[in-house]
Amino acid sequence: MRLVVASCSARYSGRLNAHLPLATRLLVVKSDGSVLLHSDGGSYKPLNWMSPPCSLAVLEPSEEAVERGVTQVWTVQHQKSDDRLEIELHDVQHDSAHELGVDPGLVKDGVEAHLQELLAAQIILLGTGHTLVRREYPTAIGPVDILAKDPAGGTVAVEIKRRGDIDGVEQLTRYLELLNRDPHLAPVRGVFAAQEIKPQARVLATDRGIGCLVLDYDAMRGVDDSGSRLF
Amino acid sequence: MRLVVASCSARYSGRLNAHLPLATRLLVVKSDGSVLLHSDGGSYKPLNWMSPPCSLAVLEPSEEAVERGVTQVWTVQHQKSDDRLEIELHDVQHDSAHELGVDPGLVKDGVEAHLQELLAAQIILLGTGHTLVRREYPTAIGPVDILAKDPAGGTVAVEIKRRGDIDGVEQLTRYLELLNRDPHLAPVRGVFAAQEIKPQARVLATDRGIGCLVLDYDAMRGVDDSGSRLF
DNA sequence: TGTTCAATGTCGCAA
DNA sequence: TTGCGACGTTGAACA
Repeated sequence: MRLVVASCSARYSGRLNAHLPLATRLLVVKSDGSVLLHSDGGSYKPLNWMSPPCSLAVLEPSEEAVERGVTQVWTVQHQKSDDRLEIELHDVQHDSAHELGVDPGLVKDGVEAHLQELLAAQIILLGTGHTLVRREYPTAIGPVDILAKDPAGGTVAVEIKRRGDIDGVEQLTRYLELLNRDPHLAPVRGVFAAQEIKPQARVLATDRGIGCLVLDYDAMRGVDDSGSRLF
Repeated sequence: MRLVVASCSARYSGRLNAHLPLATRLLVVKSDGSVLLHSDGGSYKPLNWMSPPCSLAVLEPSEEAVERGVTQVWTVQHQKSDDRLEIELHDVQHDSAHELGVDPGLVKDGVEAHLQELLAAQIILLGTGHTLVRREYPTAIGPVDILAKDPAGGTVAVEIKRRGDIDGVEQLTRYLELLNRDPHLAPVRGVFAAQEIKPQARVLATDRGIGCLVLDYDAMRGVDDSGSRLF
């Protein structure tokens, strides 16, 4: 991610034509090439932007532009349409680059978080004699939703989804691979729990020795007798 | 405007509850107190944000939080609702402040004013022999966008919209009613001009004897020969 | 100031 | 891929 603070003007052409007069603004270049042009106010919507997939080219300004005080010309071209954003930079106050890495993304609390909470409270649903180790068990690649012990002392890793898709099985598989490297835990068995499990996901899970557990949200909520729930 | 790049986790509560796992992100604090929390990808929408009016408080982390590696706690509270954003900062890679000043704001081409200007200059678009009387012709209920004369000496009142909706036809109808009471002008014919005329609006206009004129903005701008246009 | 409606909407899910 | 609906929608025009 590159951050630039500079006085600039901009032109956008695409679904509409628009221009920005010269002023000092923040330019954000994300690692996917997308560009945001923010003023120091307003809401989260940039004054101008270009969504990925797009490519940024930094050009030398023309002689005429140099006379107007332009020091850099940015051309951001969308790859699938003729949307185009042209930015003329004048004085650059700040220019820095940063390595951010991938982002796990926003988690909206609600059903999935609630399912996890309910299953932790009713861990018996995994089978008689199961006990909870902890929720959100941390690993290097992210937290495992639930870690439990089966009656034989084996470890069980549970991945919870509202809709059980192949992606969820892949995610659980990665966790299992990692957890099974830990001699204190191995062997770790996997359980894929969801309100609804897609046939393809079930096939993949079964093929990998991962158990499938369909969660009945209403029934689980009915068992949960905590009348003091806020939500 | 303050720019911070840091590993952080966040929690939002308001219209919904959501949380962001720990990862490195960009935090933007605008001069109006609003906060954006961006990842290095995705579109222009932040992962989390707080819109103005709101206030940011930077607190010392609790002992428990310090043990988890938290170095700063940001609490952003909306002033008119109970929307709240809490951010726990861990490692801070970058922290800088910048003075940006006010922004003149985005100018969208193709607005009604520009269409009016162009149509006034190309009044021939109403039909051969038409001449401009004046723009913004004043009446008791507001100015008529364009008043013109047709070749037969009759008066033509033009209402211009970017998107021609029923409201625009109603507006023009009121003008026509008023203008037709003036013996110096009557009979006054109406023309509804827009970049795009909604079917319902066209039906209503036609039913009332009002002409419809679809304006081709690009073509009109192309005819306009002021080559000194910057944008 | 509140209400309605477009948006370079964006985003997520289902067919 | 395409279509549909919701959004912490945001933003502007109009009453």
